[in-house]
Amino acid sequence: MTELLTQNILNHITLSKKELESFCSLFNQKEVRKKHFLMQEGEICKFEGFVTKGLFRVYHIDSNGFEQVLYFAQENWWITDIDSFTNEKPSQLYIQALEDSEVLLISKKDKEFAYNKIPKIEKLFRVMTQKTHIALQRRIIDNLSKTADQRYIDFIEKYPKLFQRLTNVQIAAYLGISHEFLSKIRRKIASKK
Amino acid sequence: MTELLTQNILNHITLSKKELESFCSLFNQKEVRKKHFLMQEGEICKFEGFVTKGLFRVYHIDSNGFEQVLYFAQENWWITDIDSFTNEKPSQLYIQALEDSEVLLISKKDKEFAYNKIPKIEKLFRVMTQKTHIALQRRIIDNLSKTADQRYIDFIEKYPKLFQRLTNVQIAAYLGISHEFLSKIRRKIASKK
DNA sequence: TCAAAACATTGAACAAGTTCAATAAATGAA
DNA sequence: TTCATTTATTGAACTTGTTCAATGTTTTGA
Repeated sequence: MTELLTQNILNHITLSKKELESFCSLFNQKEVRKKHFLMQEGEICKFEGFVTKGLFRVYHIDSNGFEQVLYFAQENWWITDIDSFTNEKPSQLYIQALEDSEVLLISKKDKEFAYNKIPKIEKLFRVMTQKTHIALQRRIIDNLSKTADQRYIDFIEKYPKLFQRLTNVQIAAYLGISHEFLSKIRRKIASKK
Repeated sequence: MTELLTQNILNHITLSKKELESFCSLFNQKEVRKKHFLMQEGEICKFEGFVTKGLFRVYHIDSNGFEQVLYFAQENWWITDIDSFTNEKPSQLYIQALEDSEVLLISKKDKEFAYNKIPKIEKLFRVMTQKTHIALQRRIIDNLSKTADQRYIDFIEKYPKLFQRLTNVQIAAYLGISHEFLSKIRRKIASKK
């Protein structure tokens, strides 16, 4: 059950078998059925999660009622609202399962406990946050400099598997364009081949 | 000389006077004259910096020769290319002084040294990275959901002082629009008042 | 102090992306 | 299977933002 998780951890840092077991035992498994929510706007995010099965979208609804996807999380991805979780304030995000899914959740208290008991865990999360940080910077630059066509092509190349599990509505909400326009982009690309 | 720095640190964590001095002594001051570069594309970022005077812009030049500003860093801000610094790979960014400036620089080795000698420093950087992370997420959502007019108004409200030190070309490169269009936005806003 | 360079504004033509409404295709639950 | 719902496509009119070229203004450095 925590196989994927241990593998993921060992990709970032080295831990003894004991430390691994100790850390993994702090997680609780949760099933989330398709279309159900792991979290909704206004709630305080009580967990940091690791997806072991399925697919989630993390999104925001703006004042005009439009949805923007911050990121998708499939198997082997971490998922949380870092702002709400860290600062214990109401979230502005929704986390919804796009397929029947399973996550391993760790509470803030248990995470703090792990930081103290296994100092290398602090490094784990620092390294992970840095990686996300780099990806976010990359995305800002891409959003500023690239046209929607190019961002769509990049998305397919970067996440070919994920792409196949998503509808155009979801992809458009990630790229920041209307799904109608995405449809026109798809036609243009198809006609070029 | 390290007054601003110690103040900044104590905003995040608590350190003894000795620890503070020990940590601060790892920094070297550097002057950067207006228009000069602290780092250029292709270099490996060897430092993490803290601005004590002046103003920098951190930007990228895309394949069409357009510049996108990732962020500005004025007094009391940290500055680095986290990707290049962390992974010791060539940077894709330029860091340029927009005014005569001064920074305190710490090398990777000395930062690692500090992590080991003063474990709370690890927390300092984790907390700072998290804050930046949250700001980046916010910016992505804003870029996806808001019109250029609104992003400009938000920018002025959020950074009223910084705004006055920047040219329209720089602000436009941050907002992701042409400076001509920014000029038209300014006219529109002015006429409404 | 003065010429050059950088900065800001404007208009006109154009390109990128949205909105709305209509229709077709795919999916899913009973 | 079937019918309702969700998803995808398309066109036309519209809005947002770009590009380019011209002009005026401010800053700067020799």
